[in-house]
Amino acid sequence: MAKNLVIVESPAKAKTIEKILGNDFEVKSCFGHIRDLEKDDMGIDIPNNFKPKYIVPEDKEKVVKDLKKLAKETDEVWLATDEDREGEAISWHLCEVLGLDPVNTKRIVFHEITKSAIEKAVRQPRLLDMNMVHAQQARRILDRIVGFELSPVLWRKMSMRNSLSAGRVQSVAVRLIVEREREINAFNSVSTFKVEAWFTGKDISGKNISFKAEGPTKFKTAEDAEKFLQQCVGAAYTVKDIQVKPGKKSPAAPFTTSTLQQEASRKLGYSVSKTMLLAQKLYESGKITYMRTDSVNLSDTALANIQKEINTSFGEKYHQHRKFKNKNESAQEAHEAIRPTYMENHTDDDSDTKRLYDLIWKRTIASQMSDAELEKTIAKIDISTNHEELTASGEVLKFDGFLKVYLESRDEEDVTEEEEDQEGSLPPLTVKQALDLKEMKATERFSRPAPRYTEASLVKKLEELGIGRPSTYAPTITTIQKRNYVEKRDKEGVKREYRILLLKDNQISKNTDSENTGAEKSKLFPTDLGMIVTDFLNQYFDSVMDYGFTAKIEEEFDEIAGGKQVWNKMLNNFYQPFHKAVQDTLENAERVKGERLLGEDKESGKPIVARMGRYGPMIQIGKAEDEEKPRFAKLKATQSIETITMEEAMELFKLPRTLGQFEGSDVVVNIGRFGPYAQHDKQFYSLKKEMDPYTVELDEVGPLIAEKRTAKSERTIKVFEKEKIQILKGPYGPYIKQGLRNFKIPKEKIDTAADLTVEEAKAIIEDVKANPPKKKAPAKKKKA
DNA sequence: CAGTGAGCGAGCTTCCGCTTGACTT
Repeated sequence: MAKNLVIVESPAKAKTIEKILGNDFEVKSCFGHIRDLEKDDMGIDIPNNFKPKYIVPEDKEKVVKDLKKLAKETDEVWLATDEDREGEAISWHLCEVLGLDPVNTKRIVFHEITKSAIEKAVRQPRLLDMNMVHAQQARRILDRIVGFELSPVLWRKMSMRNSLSAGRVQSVAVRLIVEREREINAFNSVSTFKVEAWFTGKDISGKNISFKAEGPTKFKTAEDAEKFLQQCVGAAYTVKDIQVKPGKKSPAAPFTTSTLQQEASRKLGYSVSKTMLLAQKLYESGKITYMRTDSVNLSDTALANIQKEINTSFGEKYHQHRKFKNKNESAQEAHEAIRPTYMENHTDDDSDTKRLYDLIWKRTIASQMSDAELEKTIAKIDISTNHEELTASGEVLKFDGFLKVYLESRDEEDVTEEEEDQEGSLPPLTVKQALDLKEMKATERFSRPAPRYTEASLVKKLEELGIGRPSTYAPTITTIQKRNYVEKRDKEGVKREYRILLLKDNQISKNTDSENTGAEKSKLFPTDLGMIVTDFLNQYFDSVMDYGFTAKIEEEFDEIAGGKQVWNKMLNNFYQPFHKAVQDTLENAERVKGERLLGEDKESGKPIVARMGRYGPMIQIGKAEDEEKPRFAKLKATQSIETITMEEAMELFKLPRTLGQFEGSDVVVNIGRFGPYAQHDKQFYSLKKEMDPYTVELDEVGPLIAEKRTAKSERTIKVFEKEKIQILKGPYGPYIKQGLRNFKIPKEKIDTAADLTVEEAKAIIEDVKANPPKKKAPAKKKKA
């Protein structure tokens, strides 16, 4: 038995560190937090100065038991959890649970897993920082109070009230999406006219050249643009001036969790959860450093390896030592940046993780490479018939530097229109050179609203606001979608006409062309529920919904950590007004329906409203108290209470439609709980995505019925008619179905499932019934 | 599996931040 027990948070880390420390040390992991607030009664004794009631969650019991045993057997326990607020608290909980005295237990920290860093840490142990622990405790309790007092308010006050939730992080994330959506809906696009001219000529050596130049300004109206083109009729064009300016580009910092999620989204199209899943795999197989980090720091060992790699692969002039600083004040920097563990592994052989690994390798190596050097050329072109001038610009790469391996992509909203017209190189020109105008065009361009958030751009925004942590970005994005506040989907663009004025051969002609606009892919849209909940929370709990709330309380947590404020006093200052708002809201707020009056029914004169019903957004014609029952129709998935028009609403009442007869019985189309479907002979058939229930025709439904029939026969391996037992092929392999129940076939019989006899199948069913498979343990309710 | 829409109210839900597997009809 080793003399020393070192406890870290991550098991992968434990393995690595054990190798470094040698035989006297046994390194174990506690798998993150080992205690949490009890759920009953919020787990907080509020009148008793917010005294927390901690328990060991069921899934951590084994970990705690094992650590207790080891702690007893060893001479000395070293607490080596991460050096941040949460890590300090985990160490304190370990003391509490393992019966260690915080005043003489050794606490060590390191920010990188290297031999020198770990050996240095062991030489300089410190003690637990109780102020830091109290800061974490205040954070934990505040989040519990906000979540567990606000959520029940929603259950009482929303017309749709199944498993709604609110919290310091998630509710603000939804707010961002809701406000962006409204910004887009309220956006009024204005158009301007942009002038471009294409020239031809000859360079000094007599070679033919051609290039593009841009007009003096964007014209506000077609008339202004035409006037300008008119002035250019018959003009001569000469190069008036050429300016050459050097420029440079620098590489981006190495990856943090949030920047990795953003780049993987932009370059590879991964969702944030997919990125984290793949990164976790790479981490567990020892290929990259820890993937949940807010640090851009690289260890000295890593820097040396990167330099070596650059020198051998690209040459010394490509290397430039850089130290990146974190822009984010809320960063706690308990780890390194995300980088390959071994730079000499240029790629990964696993096809699943390869693309992400390549991205991390390139980003890491580029971060220590030289600037790219550019030469920007701007040529002014004189127009003989007026005082305006045209501008041609070009960019030439003189030295590629880091661009040899990697260039960071940008978000849609950060790219300006000028950058969109990508600059190529300009042919060599000379001052006073005469040019021939091939054609000049004034094209109508429309201003665009801010784009909707992607998962990754939302993470970026949250990080900027200091809301959430690397370990919670992905789960938060999942939560707000699971709660149906937000949905990720595509939006089809609409066709829009734009005008073009063309000057060619001294003639001006007018034309229109069309473009697709407003198309979006994998963007976050708020649902009606998300909007209604956000409006409600904004109205009654504006302080928690404020974008600066987290930043403000983080300052206070820092004061607690610095010993300048007492944790339970801070909590009390927050709690008094907050709790009062909760009570006022419960007493006074009306139940929220999100109702919007669309107009009157032409035939009956009854009011038509869009509102939230118990089962989702809908249109209602007439009132509940009318003699005649109101008519109802559910909104389509892409429609919203806020934007639906009267016309679109009336369209919804056209279902159900009877299309005609097939094999002697009616085919009826409707939209149900699981989307559009056709009903025929008591069977249901889901309509294909591209089939619109409002316009679909009979001859399109026939193939659907046939398809389902063959799919069913293909899925069937064997049928025992009399016993009502079927052997079917499912997504997880063959299984047995009797009546409505499914039964798992034991592993050893999976391969020969087709040969099962009715007796064998029966035996399996009896077996499963006798030993039902363990279900996911539902949260155990404790009885006093 | 393809309904519903009023009101009352059992009995349920819920937070954020640390960490990984177990397991799927």
